[in-house]
Amino acid sequence: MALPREYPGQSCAMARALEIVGERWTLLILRDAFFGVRRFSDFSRHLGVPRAVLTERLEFLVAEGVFERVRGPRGRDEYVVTDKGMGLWPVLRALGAWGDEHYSPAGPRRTFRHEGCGGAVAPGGRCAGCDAQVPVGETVLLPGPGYEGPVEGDAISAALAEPHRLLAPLR
Amino acid sequence: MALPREYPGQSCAMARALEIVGERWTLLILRDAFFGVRRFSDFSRHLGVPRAVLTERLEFLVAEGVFERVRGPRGRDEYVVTDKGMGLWPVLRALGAWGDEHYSPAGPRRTFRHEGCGGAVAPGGRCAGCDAQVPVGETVLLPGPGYEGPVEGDAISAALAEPHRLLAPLR
DNA sequence: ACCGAAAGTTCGGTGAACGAACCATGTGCG
DNA sequence: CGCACATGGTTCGTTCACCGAACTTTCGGT
Repeated sequence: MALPREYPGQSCAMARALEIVGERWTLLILRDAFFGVRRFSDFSRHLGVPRAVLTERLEFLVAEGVFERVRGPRGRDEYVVTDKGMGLWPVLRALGAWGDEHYSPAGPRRTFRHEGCGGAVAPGGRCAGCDAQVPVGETVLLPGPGYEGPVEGDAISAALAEPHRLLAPLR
Repeated sequence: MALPREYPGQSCAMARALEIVGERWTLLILRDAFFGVRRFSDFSRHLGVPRAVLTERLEFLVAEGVFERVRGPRGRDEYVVTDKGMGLWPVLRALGAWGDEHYSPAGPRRTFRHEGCGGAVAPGGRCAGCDAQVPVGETVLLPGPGYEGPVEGDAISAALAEPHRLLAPLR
């Protein structure tokens, strides 16, 4: 994904959305944020994205209101997903569902369940147990049958493998 | 590191999916295909994507089984969406829903209805009328309240404004 | 005051995207 | 047939975003 982030002449909501989140790395940064990553260095280490690119993407997403930059514990900046940003969760879920279906022969690497109710979250976002549309904040992430273990020496990768609620900060 | 379309070290279905459809232009090409565009020159004219890039993207998507290249009427090549490609429709619908919600103050530019039943298709993909999960092929596309008219002198743009079933070839 | 980690910034090199021009094949028409 | 035109590309020089490594700055802890 590359150049001017614009798609000139496309008066279309999908094109508009892609101008915001369609650049290389952006959706993976957002995925990590949903999974609980909040700090610059954690994004950097876990994704391997060049720091200059990460800086640019985070600033742009803050300017667009997808992230909010807040002062975390011990004076460290954190980037947290806003309500507007949470609206992108269905996009990532749909992408993941398609990727799992066609590129995960051993089954999904991660699964999502409805907190409390415990039902699996279907690709459409409904809970198989209580049939409700599951909000992002009530979604629990846990390893699926196709999970292959954390990346060697990557603390973030290990932390992500622990079952936890989406958006809950990693510890 | 190999091709820049890759996200090395990400053992994640979303990253895998983005390696296929995450490059610039790819999702817009796919959007046009869902809307009924099939020919090289139509993609080229409507999107304004450089022809060399379009060639590369179409070939890659054919190799990945997202598109199939078939011989159309009058000996013309056509690129049609495969079953595997149809699995990406929820991604585009989710992107469009987010874009409309945050960047279309006058309301959605396009709306989707369930053919036959006539109910509106909700962001999750269910029909508001009959509550069924609406398959791509039963979705009818029509202009919404925020539609601003076709692009001047663009026949494709005009054809897309006519209500029609997704995947049905234009004309 | 010192040390180290976090969070960027700077910078040269590389490769993808751009757009305009060019080419090859196929069809319609006199 | 011969010619025009459309389709579906390819080629090519330029530009610009991405990359990775090195460097700088800001902060908190001791």
